[in-house]
Parts: sequence; structure tokens; C-alpha cells
Amino acid sequence: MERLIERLNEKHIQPSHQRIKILEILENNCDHPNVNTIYELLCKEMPTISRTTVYNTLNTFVEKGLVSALTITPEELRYDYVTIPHHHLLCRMCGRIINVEVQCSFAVKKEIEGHKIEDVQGYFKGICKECLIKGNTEK
Amino acid sequence: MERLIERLNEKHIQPSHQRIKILEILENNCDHPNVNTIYELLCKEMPTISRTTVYNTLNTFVEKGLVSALTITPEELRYDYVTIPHHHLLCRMCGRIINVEVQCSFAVKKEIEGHKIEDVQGYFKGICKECLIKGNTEK
DNA sequence: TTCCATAATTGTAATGAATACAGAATTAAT
DNA sequence: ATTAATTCTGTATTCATTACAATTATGGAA
Repeated sequence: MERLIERLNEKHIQPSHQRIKILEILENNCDHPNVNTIYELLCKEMPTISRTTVYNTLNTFVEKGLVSALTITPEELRYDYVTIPHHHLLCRMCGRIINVEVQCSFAVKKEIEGHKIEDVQGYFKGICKECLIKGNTEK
Repeated sequence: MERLIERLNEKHIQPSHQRIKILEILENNCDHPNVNTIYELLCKEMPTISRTTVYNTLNTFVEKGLVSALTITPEELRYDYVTIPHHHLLCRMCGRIINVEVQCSFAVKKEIEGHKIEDVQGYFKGICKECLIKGNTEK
């Protein structure tokens, strides 16, 4: 709780109740929820929350660099609490997005083929470990 | 022209005039145009084209695996004529998406951290070579 | 070629996610 | 406690994409 408020203060975002709750949901849901999932989780604890607030808050968080937005599928934005560099796996069975800690040599380069590189996102698609174990491999 | 018709036939897509023209535009525009850019280019040669046809055609192409759709930004889908594996650089100055031919060791693996990998997309963001040469480095 | 069945294209209407906006509520500082 | 500034809420709006039905085009058989 204090930790969440500190993270908001660091980025010069006033720690309102709504913002703290939304950040908490992002921290506790490592499978990278979308707007709708966040809204539904919020409603359980904060039934008067407005959808607009969720949109505004997430946009603020992304603008200020507090969280990042993933565009791995065209249908929806998914939000990521972890801002240190890492990559992502989208499981085509359960739909979760899972952090992948691979160290690709190209991901740390500042220049490739004459282009200046400022950011790298590695998007892996496949079937996650948990679905493989469950035998959940075909739709 | 014949080559385009062959590519359509290979994927069991009937080679209508509209489809051939759209595929031709994708072949000639390596900076990965979006729907609107494709529509505007089409209008010059085919003024009666419908926007719906452009959407339908691109969706068909993607479903049949003839072209791929890139979700590098949340605002728009960008289309890619080249289906052999490669990665992409989005230039934040000119907005072009440029093919990047890096051989990342993780991109060819079939398994990472227990997850089954079926596809990898590397999205680089930065400033392209041409913008750097022009000194086009700040907005 | 002509006819027919199938498929593709077109244009309008509908959908729905995201944003704009203005009033209400909350917060922070004096 | 009062005030000013900020945030939140809910409705209205926007706009990209899709649904749909009518029209047009295509490919094959006679």
C-alpha cells in the first residue's frame, strides 16, 4: 500500500483511491489484464467506479511511464506493471500474457543496420507451460 | 502480375482485380502501409473501390496466411507482404516500419522456460537510418 | 457464346471501444 | 473552514471496423 503510493509519487501522480486500487490490481495480476478485466476486478471492491476513470488512469500511468501498454494483439491493449526490460509470451489457449526473461543479444544494442534503437519488445506466441501440463493444447 | 496471381492461387484466394491490386500495393510499399494508406493508393487507380473491400480483402489475406498483420502500435494495423520470418523497426520520426534482418537465437527456439513457442515478433522502436542522415531526430 | 450458380464487391447501417465534456465530488493548502 | 485545483463520474460523441443486403463479376457447363 505504502509502496504503491510511493510509486505514484515518484512519477508525480497524485495517489487517489482509484489510482492506488488500479495499480494494486496491476501488481497482483501478472498475466497482463486488459481494460475490461481491470474494470471488472475493480467493481468488486469499488462498485461506483466509472469506466472512464479506468481509461483515464491507465492512460496517465502509461504517459508517466509507471506501467507499459502491450499491443500484442489488435483487439486490445494489455497493461504491464513491470517496467524493467523483458519480453512476453501470449498463450493462444488461456490468453494469458506471461513475462519471459530471455537475454537476446539484439535487445541491448543501440544500433542495428544503421538505425538507432531506443526500445525492443519481443512478442512470443504459443502455448504456456501450464496449458501444456494440463494437456490444454487444442481448441 | 502473373506472380501475384500465382501467390493468390497458392493460398486458394480467387484473383479478382481488387485483390490483385491490393497485393500489388503491398508488394510495392515495403514500409508496411495501414488500411487507410492502402485505400488512398487504390483510389488513384480504382476510384470506385469500397473501403469495405479493402478491409475484407486484407482480413482474407491474413486469414489465409498470404500477408501478416503487425500490431506494433495500438492505433492501427500495418500489413506486411513478406511472410518469411523477420523483425520490424518502427521509426518514431517518419512512422515507417522497416524490415530488420537480425538472427536472434531465441527467435528460432521451439521452447522457452517450459512454454511452447510457435511464433516470434521482434518490435524495435527508434529512429531509422534515413531520418538520422537527414538530421530528422527531434519532433 | 449464353446461361447459371457461386463468389466478390459495394454502400449503407450498425456496432462498440475509446474519448470529450461538464457537473459533482474530492483533495490539498492556506 | 474555505477556497482553488484536481479528480471522478456519467452521458454524449466520435470514428474505425464490421454486418448486411443488393448489385456485380466470375468461372464452368451446355
